[in-house]
Amino acid sequence: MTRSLLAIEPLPLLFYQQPTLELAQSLLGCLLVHETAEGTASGFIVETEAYKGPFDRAAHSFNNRRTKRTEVMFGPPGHAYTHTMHTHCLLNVVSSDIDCPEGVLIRAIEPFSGKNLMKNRRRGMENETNWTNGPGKLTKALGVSMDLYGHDLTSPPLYIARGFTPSEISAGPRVGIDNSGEAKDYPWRFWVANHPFVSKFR
DNA sequence: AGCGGGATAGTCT
DNA sequence: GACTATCCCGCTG
Repeated sequence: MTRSLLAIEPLPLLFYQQPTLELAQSLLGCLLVHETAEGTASGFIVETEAYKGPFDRAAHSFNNRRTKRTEVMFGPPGHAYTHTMHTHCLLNVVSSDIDCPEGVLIRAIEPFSGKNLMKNRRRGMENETNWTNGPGKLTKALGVSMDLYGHDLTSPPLYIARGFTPSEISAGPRVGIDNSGEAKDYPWRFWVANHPFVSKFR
């Protein structure tokens, strides 16, 4: 059985042990899976943003600011950094080494399995692209919340598996970080070129 | 295009 | 304990 593409299983720690900007691109096309009592829902990652804490004014961990919230980013890579933004929960993947607080924000996914569940969680919204084309939307659709803070992404119930290989990757400035000095112009947002589920510019 | 929701963490006094 | 900023969304006009 060599058709590993068909096996949905967590990527190993090794996958997360690459520089943050490379990981942000490697994550594109991967399958994000969340298993809950209600059922399993998953989707392909199509948009990410890199946050390089020590040098990145836009990051919560800028200048190595270490608090209860940012603590998980100082640990090993491959863990979930969840935080709340107004009414929404946002999901980041911790990257880089221990004591190097960097991460990748998952900004959009393309629904793959458990679509009925996602639709219900999104209040029955009809337009499928509106279920997951934004960082706060996809966490709602997958049922991801703050209780997954610090979860190890190489194991259920929340994990990332191999998906498809994007034919082309686009890069550009990040979203929603206007007050971040020169950091707002860094092209650290990555997405699958011409993909309909990429989030909208605001 | 604007604005208000309603949740948390961080920073003050 | 209060005030304020935040890696946002959906509704109104």
